[in-house]
Amino acid sequence: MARASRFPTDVPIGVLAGQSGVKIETIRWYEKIGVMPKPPRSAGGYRLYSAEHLKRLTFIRRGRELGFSLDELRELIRLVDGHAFTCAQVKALMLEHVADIRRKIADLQRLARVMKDISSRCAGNDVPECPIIDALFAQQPLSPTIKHLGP
Amino acid sequence: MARASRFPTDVPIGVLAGQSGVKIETIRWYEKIGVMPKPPRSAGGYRLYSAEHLKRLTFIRRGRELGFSLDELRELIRLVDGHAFTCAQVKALMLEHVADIRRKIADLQRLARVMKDISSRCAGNDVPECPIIDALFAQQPLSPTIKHLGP
DNA sequence: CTTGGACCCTATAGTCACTACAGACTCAAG
DNA sequence: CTTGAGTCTGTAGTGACTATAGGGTCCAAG
Repeated sequence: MARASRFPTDVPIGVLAGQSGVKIETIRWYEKIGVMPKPPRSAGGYRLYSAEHLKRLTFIRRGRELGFSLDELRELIRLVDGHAFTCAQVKALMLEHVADIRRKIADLQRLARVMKDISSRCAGNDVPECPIIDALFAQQPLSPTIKHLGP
Repeated sequence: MARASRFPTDVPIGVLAGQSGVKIETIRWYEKIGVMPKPPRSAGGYRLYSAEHLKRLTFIRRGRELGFSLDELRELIRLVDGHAFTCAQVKALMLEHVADIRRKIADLQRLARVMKDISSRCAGNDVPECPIIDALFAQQPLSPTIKHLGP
């Protein structure tokens, strides 16, 4: 056994995908755009991942689940990797995000209210006239413009 | 004057953009993907829009503001144009959407709660250790998986 | 040793709903 | 006729992937 690896976790991409819950294609994508480092390769060109890679990938997945963009995660990773961050910096980033999310929630709530409103004017019967359609065609706005609803 | 237009509203794209609040590029895009009809052109190739176009574009804009996808709007337009819809159909579509939005709101609220939670474990001081970062690295999940957070 | 099949590779194109250019053309006013 | 604002087409970029095609690799069973 020539390859007695100190860490027994030199795994191919499919196993990393299983361990991390991130799809194979997505892992390759992360490598391509530089949020995951290029791993070493087997003789035949297979990517071989270690426990470090799993940690990094988990970090990214968690961050994505919390709504951070990959750009923001790149920034976070830079800070973490360089050990050049303070708790305060990280907390500030986090709270900024919470504020963003709260704005999105408020927008969606407005949206839901408007739609319920419009719907309630509609009897929902079999005739081919509908106040909902009318409302969509009307020239006067339905509600104050809703922002922050991009991705 | 051969072209005495019955409706005085044969306007170029910039004016339609102004009237509708939809950007020029977006209007051309809508034409390309077939949600707006191809308008007639001037001798020199300029698009000329009538009041009908403004109505259609307004419809699309409202629908977008309410979170309908262009695919869904295509469907709605098909129904409306063919006069082959009933109020009940439209209302059902609308309420389905409200339900979608409510799900999104719930997800975002869970998200905000988790983030507040994590943040509260962080003193926000100047040290380079941070429970937030630790939480991102941890292997056990932060919260039940959050779905519906695609666009 | 060979073979089968699961796994992996790259490169490319598609998704959604736009946005942003470059370079050429048109239109209306002066 | 000139000027400058407006418009044209076509292409490429965004974010965060997903999907496909057409191959190569790995390894265990026979």
